[in-house]
Formats: sequence, structure tokens, C-alpha cells
Amino acid sequence: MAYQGDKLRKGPWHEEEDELLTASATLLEERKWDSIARLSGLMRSGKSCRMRWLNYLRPNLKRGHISAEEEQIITQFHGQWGNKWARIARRLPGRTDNEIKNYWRTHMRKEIQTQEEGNFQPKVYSAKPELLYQNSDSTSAWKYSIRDYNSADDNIGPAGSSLEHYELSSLTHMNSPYETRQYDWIPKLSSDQSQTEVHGEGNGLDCCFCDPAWNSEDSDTSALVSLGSLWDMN
DNA sequence: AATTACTCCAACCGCTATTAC
DNA sequence: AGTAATAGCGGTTGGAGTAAT
Repeated sequence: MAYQGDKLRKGPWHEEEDELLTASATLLEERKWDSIARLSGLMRSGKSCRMRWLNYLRPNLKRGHISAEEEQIITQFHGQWGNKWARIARRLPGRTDNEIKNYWRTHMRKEIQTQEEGNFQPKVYSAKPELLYQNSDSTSAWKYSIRDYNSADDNIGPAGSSLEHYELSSLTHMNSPYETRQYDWIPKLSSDQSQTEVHGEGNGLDCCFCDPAWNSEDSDTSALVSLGSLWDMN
């Protein structure tokens, strides 16, 4: 390792470190976290940098409470896949596996425990997938592709579903302490990307940008590459 | 006001999978 | 094909903040 002899920092990140990391991660499109850690001058492991970026600094991260709709989706997919947090997170743009995992531990598990103790109140959501893939005309809603919905690996939902999108109307996004700075990048980056879609009003946080292929696990990754490292959510 | 209990979540650790050589 | 390096994932922990007593 390049850090031999050097002491790697651990523990909470400082704002200066975050700025260094965001700058480096933006410059270096390849997700070579060890290189990013080394070249940035951060005394952190690549692993630590990756974790910090994915869970905190990445653009379009949503912070704050998990909405009822999101909870519903988490419940559905957890029932389907179990503790596959990263996979579940891919179905909830802006949420991290860590966040979902934490949420499950603190909220859902407790709820299930309560149910198992006898006072069963079937808050269990209908398995009907249409509940999870409803459409609405809300202009501020997230809209994202689920064209990989029936992929062999993630075999859920109605076969042959023609639904192209579903929306989470109450989602907010980019609420991290550095959201303002990160938000500044986005128009600059997206202006170069004709494939990028703009959803919402375009005024402030109601506006969001996403690539059509953004959320498809199986999609052609060239779309992601074309968007640059900032858009590499997976 | 002080203490305790609880919740939340950022961050670390260990393991596995993937990639590069 | 084998090995090492790196990335990714899921489990766990510890500290900060808050509510309850």
C-alpha cells in the first residue's frame, strides 16, 4: 500500500476532507478509490473515501425521513430479497444502502417484533406491485425508469409489465450539509449531457436531473459513463 | 438540573466478488 | 490458471442528540 509508514485517519470526516474528496472524486472519473485517496492527499483509505462519497457526499443524495412510500417499497423488496440493502437502495434513488439498513434496524424490525409478540396489526403492505408502481402527474415527483423491473435477477413484479416509470411524489433530495455546493455542479455537468432528463419545475430543489438509464442495474453502462463520475450511482 | 434510556446514523470491520496482472 | 489488489456489500459499533424519569 502507498500508505506504508503513514498513519491513516479514522473517525468523523472534517469539512475540508469532504471538499478534498469531492474535488478528487469529481476529477477522477474512474472509481479507483485507492488512487483517489492517494492523489487527494487525504490520509484516508480508499475504502473510507468510497464509503464517505457513497453515503454522504454523492450528489442527489436525499436526507431526512423515509417517507411512507419509501417504507412501503423497502418492506416490499426486503420481503422479496431479504437483507440485500444495496439492491434495495438501487430502487430508491438518493437513498443509500446504509441508510436503508439503519432504517430497517430501527423502525421496521421493531415493528415486526411487535407484530410477532401478538398484537398483529397487518401494516404489511399488499404485495400487489401496482401499489409500488403507480403513476401520478405530480410535477415535482421523482420519475425513474424501472425497465429492468423484470430482469432475471430481480424477479419481481408482473411479467411483461408495460410500466415505464413510477414516482415517489413526496421525495426530497440533496439535503446533505453540502447540498448547496453539490447542487452547483449539477447544471454545469448536465448541460453537457443531452441524455440527462430534467424533472420538476427547475426552480430550486424541486428540480432533479437523472439519466434514463440511471437506475437500471442491467442497463448499458455507457450512459452512466457518459454522465461522468458524479452519476455513477452503482 | 441531573441522570438514564433510547434512537439515529456515520463510520468501521470482515468477508466476498471482481479485476488486473 | 493463479495470485494480489481493489471494490462492494452487509453486519456491527460507538457517539451524539433527545426524551423520559
